Amino acid sequence: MNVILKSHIKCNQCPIRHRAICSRCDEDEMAMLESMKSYRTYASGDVILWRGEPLEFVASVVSGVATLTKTMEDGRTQMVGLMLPSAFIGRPGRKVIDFDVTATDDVTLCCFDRVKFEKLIDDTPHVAQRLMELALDELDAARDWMVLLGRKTAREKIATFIELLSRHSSMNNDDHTKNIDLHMTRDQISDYLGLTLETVSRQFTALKKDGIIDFSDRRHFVVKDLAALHDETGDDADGGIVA
Amino acid sequence: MNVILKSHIKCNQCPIRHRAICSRCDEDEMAMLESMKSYRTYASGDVILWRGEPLEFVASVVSGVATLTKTMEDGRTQMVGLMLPSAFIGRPGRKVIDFDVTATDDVTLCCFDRVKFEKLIDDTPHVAQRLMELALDELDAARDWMVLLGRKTAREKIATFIELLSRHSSMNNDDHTKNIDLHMTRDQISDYLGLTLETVSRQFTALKKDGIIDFSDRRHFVVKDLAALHDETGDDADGGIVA
DNA sequence: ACCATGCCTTGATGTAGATCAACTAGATGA
DNA sequence: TCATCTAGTTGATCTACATCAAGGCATGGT
Repeated sequence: MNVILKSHIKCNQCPIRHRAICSRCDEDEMAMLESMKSYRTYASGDVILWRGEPLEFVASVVSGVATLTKTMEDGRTQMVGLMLPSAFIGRPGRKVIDFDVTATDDVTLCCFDRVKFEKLIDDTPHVAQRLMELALDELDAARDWMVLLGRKTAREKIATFIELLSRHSSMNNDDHTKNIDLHMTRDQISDYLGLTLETVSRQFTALKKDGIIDFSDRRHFVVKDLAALHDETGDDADGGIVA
Repeated sequence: MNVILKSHIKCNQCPIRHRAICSRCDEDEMAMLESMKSYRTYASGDVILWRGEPLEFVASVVSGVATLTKTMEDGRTQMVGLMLPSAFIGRPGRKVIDFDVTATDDVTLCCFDRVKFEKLIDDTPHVAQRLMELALDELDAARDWMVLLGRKTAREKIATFIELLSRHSSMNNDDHTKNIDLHMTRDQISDYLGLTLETVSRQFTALKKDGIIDFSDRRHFVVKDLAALHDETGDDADGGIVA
């Protein structure tokens, strides 16, 4: 269910104004972006972009969650990125991507024509700089995820994932005790963490039994003991994953 | 054994001239870089940069192999990057790095003062563009590695690693049948692949028994059947890892 | 009200790779 | 020449997680 809309939301009311590709832009640059942008929305489960397909547009995630997934020839899959609001999809000079992009939620994207956007970059150093920052942030996140995939136990993986959602959730809303949306099925989570869905389910149950989290329903949980959760991640006090 | 040398090699004779950070530069830009650069050399095993240490310089790998390694608080380690010749260490705007950089070989770096280099980037779009490309290449490599770490079997991991070395080796020298240098100990390889050193050893032995590779000594091997090797990687015919 | 259907949980069993341990082959050096 | 050390191999055993299998519980359509 892919819907394309001309821009309604004004940039200065945009929820990702200060974190997205446009965060460093001045008034003139914002006007330029505003005139170029359009919104697309996708329903949960829609494929936003197929691997290998030529890219028509690049986009920022405004709301919802999208995933980047790689598939091996025999069907094994591994998620290689989680695109939360303000993440940027598409890169200068890359006409195709090597993974599928899927909406796990209802997703709204702020889109720019790829070719026009690439021209814009050359004249807009603030955008080019921010694009570099976002790419480096993704590289950092990918490297932290390599540690998770290569060395962490199932319990540590789940704890890390929950902490990640918890941290991102409190970025928008300071209340740590509120219900957090999982956004994904057990199957999708297992793809992200390099596990099976059964193991994900068992580890959720275990963390609940240990009083670290609590589920209000299958898709929403509360962190009851943030410190204990962190102890289970295997990360040290300060460093570790920054998403 | 860290030695700093003023530049001897002329850029136009440099082995990584056409792949490194300078690959898009014109004559004037090259002259600028030439005047700024200096070489540093490290012996096998030396730590080039410690995690968290402020970066004095950024650098291209000219020869040898360096690794990026993350360590968990209880000592588990995971390699998150393999820096082959032409790879770039350090990023604009990042004063520290979150992993150790180690020489696995004797390594020569072409270094630039970090602060001066960051100023240079603003006036030298060819360098900024190339830096972006290299960062995106690393991101692609990191994502392929996530699939390897999360979903591949031990045999597939080893086959992928050997194919990676083989491909990189033939980039410089077309002869597929020549001896390829492993550059690393079994222990370091296990760190890269998310395995133990025993498993690495067993898989090497198994691939040798199956006639796919052959060892001339413990650190040098020949690929006897490139197609069979590829079949063992789990990657499809065209796509897969590009390093 | 009923039956699909999709998502999740829980249990029983299997296995790839980790762990523990012993041994071999070069390399270094007195 | 013999002792020591490091890197690698190989074997025996263990275990975390995968795999296989059986229900449970919502939601939606007819």
